[in-house]
Amino acid sequence: MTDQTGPYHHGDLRAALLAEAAVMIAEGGSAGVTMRAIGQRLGVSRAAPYRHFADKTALLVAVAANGFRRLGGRLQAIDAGGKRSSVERLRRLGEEYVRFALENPAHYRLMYGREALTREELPELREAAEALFEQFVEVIRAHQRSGLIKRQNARAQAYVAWSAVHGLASLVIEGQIHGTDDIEGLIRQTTRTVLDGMRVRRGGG
Amino acid sequence: MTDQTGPYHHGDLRAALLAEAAVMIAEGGSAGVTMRAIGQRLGVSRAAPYRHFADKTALLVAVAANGFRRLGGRLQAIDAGGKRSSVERLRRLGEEYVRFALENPAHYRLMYGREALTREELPELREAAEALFEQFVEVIRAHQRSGLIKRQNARAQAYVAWSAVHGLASLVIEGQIHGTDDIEGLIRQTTRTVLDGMRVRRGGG
DNA sequence: TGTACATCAGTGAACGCGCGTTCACTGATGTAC
DNA sequence: TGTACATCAGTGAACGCGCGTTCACTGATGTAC
Repeated sequence: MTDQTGPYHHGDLRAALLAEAAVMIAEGGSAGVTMRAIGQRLGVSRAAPYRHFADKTALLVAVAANGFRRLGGRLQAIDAGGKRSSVERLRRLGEEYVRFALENPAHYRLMYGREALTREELPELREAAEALFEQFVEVIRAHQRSGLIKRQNARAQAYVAWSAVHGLASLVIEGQIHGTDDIEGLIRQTTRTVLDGMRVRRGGG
Repeated sequence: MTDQTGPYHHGDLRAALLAEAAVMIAEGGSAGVTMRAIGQRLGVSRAAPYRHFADKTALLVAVAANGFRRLGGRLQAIDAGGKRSSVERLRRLGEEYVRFALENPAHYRLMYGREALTREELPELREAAEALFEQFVEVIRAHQRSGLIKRQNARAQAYVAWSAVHGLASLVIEGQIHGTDDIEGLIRQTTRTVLDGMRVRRGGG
């Protein structure tokens, strides 16, 4: 009884490769992942990873997909209770999003940057990103139904909100924020400013 | 009478290298710039570029610095007339910032990303970025003096505004915005939302 | 004006390096009968 | 329960590639006298 996840010679090299790639990304960015090094770090030959991933892109895609899954799970957990106001949900969504990015900076860049993964269309990743964005849109729609913001193009409003949190995360990750160590305060101020901006009379489109 | 900018054997190889590097960046991103190719494209040997730049990093730093200079000039040109309201100046500043980024996507990523330029501290680039950010802060301060927004930490407010425009630019550049071709509308909606958000009662800190 | 010299931009070949990937193989495990 | 076979994870050596960079050089230009 052997399926592709059960332990075999190594134990579970596929899972170990994914975990080790994530570690290497955290250490040295996506560029720090090499097919040669990852095998050696796991006490396995250079060629062994090719038993589980067709090439380096396939490995990185799997790692990035894992990232989308983890982030998606975290954002969904916010709504677990289910009795929060829509503005509260939206605020927490944005803040949690930034926190995930700052806790996993290189992983986040792998997910949304074009550095390591450009060549093909990579529909798998595009769909994962799109699914995650839909969570944003859904919460925006709920917020519209609450009557606190204009009922206009929800996607556009979601893009505006996403821009703010993605931008903040990126600037911090790229080391562009100086002169303050109150990043948490900046996160809250950013989400609050955008939420306030969506609610006023000229709030959109 | 020969100074470092005057034509010599090639004419002005230094300037030609900077221009060609910018073209190559536009074509294939920072990774598309190789010291071997750039010389050959200019009809010059592979080693010739090393007469003008100590190494590849030095060349890319110079290219990025040029980018900061161009962007800074464009943003400063907005204030040329000098009789605009502070909110109008701020709005135009943000919109022009995004437009520059979208017109020069790979160049913009070289300036603010950590892909091509990580290793050293690169104080030259850090100072250029800082100087540009100060333009943001100054306009925010003027806006505060107009009494339309709270007089609080101008740097923090500038970071919030910058996050929004940087985030929008990044998302568009990385191909994350789907389902709309009205990017210009998105730019306006983003700047308006943030400006509105800064002005209301709970607008910050 | 003419000649010897200094300067330095550009040459051409080569270096060493790390990389992704391939390939014939070995050997452990699972399975059919 | 025992044996022959199939499967496939992992091995070890090697491939070809493009890269940044170096180095002794050539030759065009500028300068001193």
